[in-house]
Amino acid sequence: MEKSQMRLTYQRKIILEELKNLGNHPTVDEVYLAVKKRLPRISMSTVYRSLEVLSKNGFIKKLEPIDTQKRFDDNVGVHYHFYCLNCGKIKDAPLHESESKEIEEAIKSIEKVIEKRGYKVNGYTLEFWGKCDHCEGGESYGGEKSKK
Amino acid sequence: MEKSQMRLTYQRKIILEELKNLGNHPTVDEVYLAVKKRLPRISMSTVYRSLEVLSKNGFIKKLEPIDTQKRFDDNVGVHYHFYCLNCGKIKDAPLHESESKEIEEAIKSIEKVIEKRGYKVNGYTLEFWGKCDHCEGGESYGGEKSKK
DNA sequence: ATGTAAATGAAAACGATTATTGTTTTTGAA
DNA sequence: TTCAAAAACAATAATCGTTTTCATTTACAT
Repeated sequence: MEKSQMRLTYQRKIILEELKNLGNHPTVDEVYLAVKKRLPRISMSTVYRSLEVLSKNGFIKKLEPIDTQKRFDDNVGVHYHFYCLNCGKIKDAPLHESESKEIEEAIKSIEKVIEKRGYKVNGYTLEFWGKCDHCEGGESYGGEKSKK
Repeated sequence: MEKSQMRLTYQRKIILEELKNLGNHPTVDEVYLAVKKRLPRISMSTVYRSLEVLSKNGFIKKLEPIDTQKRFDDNVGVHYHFYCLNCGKIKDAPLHESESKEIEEAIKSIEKVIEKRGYKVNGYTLEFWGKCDHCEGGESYGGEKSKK
């Protein structure tokens, strides 16, 4: 959160412009291709670094999956997940079935609204993140996977 | 959804057992390491394939990020996202601010419950998926990115 | 027992991202 | 102004998780 000395270079201006032109949350690759038309010599790494820096400085917002790895669950019932930033584990959010159902109802009604506006909703993901009971309770125990 | 001719082979039985032993949504790698102790010659691809097949046949559940790529957004306000399985675009869910706020309230109160149970909640992700207005309205227009 | 489809293991290929290298700008103090 | 230090650049190689390929083995219905 320090006062930044980020330079809004020519490349970054173009990247910012093209990001806005593209709209709808483009991938890095999509931005790269758009920018490349105006700056044929730009490199992919510059685009990555610039988007990173621009988001760190509040110009844009980064959307990244909490966790990119595939995981598997032997629990087939409906439940929500909690991602612990400290130990990297994914636990089931500590909710009773009635509470989970409550959320589901609320979200289902929102889905109806979305469908009224021309979309077809097939499902949703809701996950929480923070520190799990184990890590929040005792002292941190050096989780192997926390990258952020 | 056809009647499956999946074979519950020796390897798959072990994989299933170890998945249950591990609990808490292990990554493929974690399963691999556990299984390897009992089947030293097993290969990573077998683990990947088996977990895939087991989930397709309802024995377990796969947790995979809707989209693994990083994306960037010039909209910094609070809003939810909609992932279109057809064209691969991520759009803003078509909700008014009041509606979004409504959800946020509901989820905030759930967060409180989770915190009451020893967790620290720093945030959450809620995203919807299905077909966007454009793809649901007209006929499909051969989206480049739909992989699932 | 035999034939066929499915599953396996090893290795290579893959796509997205990050790190490294050497070079070019830019900045701002002397 | 000029010049060293910092920042950004382009190109490339390296990494990570995952998928594919392919030759071999296994399961199982006939």
